[in-house]
Amino acid sequence: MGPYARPTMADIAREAGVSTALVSIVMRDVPGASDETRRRVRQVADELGYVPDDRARKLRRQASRLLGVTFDLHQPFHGDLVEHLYRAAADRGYDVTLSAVAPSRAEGPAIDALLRERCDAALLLGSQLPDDALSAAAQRFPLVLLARSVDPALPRVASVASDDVAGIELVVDHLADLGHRSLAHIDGGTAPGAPERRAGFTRAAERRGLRARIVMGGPTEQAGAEAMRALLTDTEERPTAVVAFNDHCASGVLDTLARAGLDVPADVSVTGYDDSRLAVARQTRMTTVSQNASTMAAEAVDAALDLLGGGRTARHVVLTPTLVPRSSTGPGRAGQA
Amino acid sequence: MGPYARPTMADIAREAGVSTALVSIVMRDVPGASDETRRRVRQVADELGYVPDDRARKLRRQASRLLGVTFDLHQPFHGDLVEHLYRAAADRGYDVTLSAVAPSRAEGPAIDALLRERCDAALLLGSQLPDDALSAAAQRFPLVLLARSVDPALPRVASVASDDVAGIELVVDHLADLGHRSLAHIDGGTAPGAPERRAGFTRAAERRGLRARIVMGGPTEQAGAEAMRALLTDTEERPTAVVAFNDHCASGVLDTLARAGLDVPADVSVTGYDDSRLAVARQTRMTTVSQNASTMAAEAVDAALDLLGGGRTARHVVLTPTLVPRSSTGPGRAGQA
DNA sequence: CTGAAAGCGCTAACAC
DNA sequence: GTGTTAGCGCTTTCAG
Repeated sequence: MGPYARPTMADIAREAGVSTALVSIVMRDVPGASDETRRRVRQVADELGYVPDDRARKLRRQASRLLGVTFDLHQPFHGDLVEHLYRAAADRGYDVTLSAVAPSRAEGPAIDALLRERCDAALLLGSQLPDDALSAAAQRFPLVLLARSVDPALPRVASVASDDVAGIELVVDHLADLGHRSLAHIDGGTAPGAPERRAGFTRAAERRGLRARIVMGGPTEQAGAEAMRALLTDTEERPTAVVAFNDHCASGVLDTLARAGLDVPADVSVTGYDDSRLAVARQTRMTTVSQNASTMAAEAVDAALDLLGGGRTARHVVLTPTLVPRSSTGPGRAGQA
Repeated sequence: MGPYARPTMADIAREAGVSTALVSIVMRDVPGASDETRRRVRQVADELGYVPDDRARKLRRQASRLLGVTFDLHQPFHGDLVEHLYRAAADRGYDVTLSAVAPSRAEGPAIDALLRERCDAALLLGSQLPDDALSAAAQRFPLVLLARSVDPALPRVASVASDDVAGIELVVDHLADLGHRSLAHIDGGTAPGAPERRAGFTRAAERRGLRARIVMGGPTEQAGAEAMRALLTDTEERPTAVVAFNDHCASGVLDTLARAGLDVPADVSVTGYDDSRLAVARQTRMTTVSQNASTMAAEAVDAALDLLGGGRTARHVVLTPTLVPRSSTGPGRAGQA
């Protein structure tokens, strides 16, 4: 035996005096072996340090029971989703294989890797692929898009997304309830979800009869900081609350306000979006919107299994996000009334 | 044929009128087929949409040519490393399989998954495993530890780390060169690397004849912010430069300084560590230390191949980090002399 | 409850 | 240059 002992089922079978089929039955915990046999096989396996070979299992099994997941290595929210996907898949008897997307590794190659591994289905987190590329991929295996909406007409493509319009409305209502009458939204520019959030902001502000303006921003600290700076030097009325596109953007806003000597939330209330680690990392813990990664993950796995089970119509789940009130919002000094 | 056409080599072979062995030769791009045959096989494969089955390949191949990588989903620097590991492995003809570590997924299970996939070797990013767990794992396959030093006596365990002492010395020298005479280090508490950075700080400050103190901190924004606050309310002389444990910590420091109405770097210079995205995300782009992810990745893959090739003595590479000067450091208002 | 045998899709010897 | 053959380690009928 070499330096790395890697016993196979045949080794266990020989040692335990049974057939490999029986060992397989025991290892998979399926009916078909006596308790006594189970015990002996288990013991021999432990003694020999047996570890089942997933390559062979997946090859032999009709379905690989493997879910492929593409995710962005630098997107913290994807980290949350992946973590919950492991759980959700395991609960349903599936394995997960990861394929990362990064500046030097595009989505195409990431999906190809999943194809070569013969995943039963692919879950794409925040995919930026155009519709035609998606339907090409959907030709090879069922697709579930997370954190991205998609044309429901595409066959074999399901989706699980969060309702951005509703999320922003939650924020605006929260601020209105606190007494704020004049809001500004620093938008996400061309980022996914930005149009929905702009629309939700405008709609909710109108509904509540608030003075509202939208300034150009982006999904980064820098964009938020600059937009807030513009807002402060502006001659117009200064808003008492700022609705940032996401937590990163809000972080930049907080930065600028601190530099300007303004207090949050006494002078200005600020909100983020995503409930990322960033939201609680700073001194001022942010009021933000949570997309509920664990529910999204569970729904995504269910959608995949549905497609796998031959569900003719792909699911398109839209989850309602929830408000997470923290200390970056408040009634303000004068009650803002 | 079902909804998802997945032709095998046999299908290509039949269609192209050759043997599967030839198809294999063509697909692997190894010598042994005429140009004409190559062309025809390629064309048929494309027409049929053939995708090689990695499960079967890895099973059949003597060595799986697979490198397993465990990484922390929520550690941005790990994201950088993983990205470069894909490249480094591919350059040497290896595949990479990812196994994530997260609050709900411990290192043990993550390593077990790699074992079941029969990786040739495992690369562990920032592993927190104790020595005995490491040597247990090293019994199963060669290990390479990244961003973590380890007892060099452990057999079949290599490591690639960055020289934290040297990194902090770079920072102190930079500040001393700018004219600073009084420094403070906000340390990382119990975080990996913290003892080394403390030691490097003390040593370099002594060498340069600077007044230096160390205050307790941690690897988070919050810890940095609190430590900086303590430093400001302190009765002792206020340092003109603050050396934070890492970029997160420095971010909290910047936060507190902005709130206090102090300018960076005019009033206080601040440095981070890691050169993460955080370092350039804020308004004040941080002076920080880069651990050079791409070199670490390349060295790690080389160390793994070395171990695989039967290199009797495991490599323990210590890379020298580099200073990345940006705008959070400067000579200060009075030249600080 | 247990065992024998076939074969998942591919690679690697070996013949021709 | 090309085809034949024998497995990689496992799961899955099918008999007993």
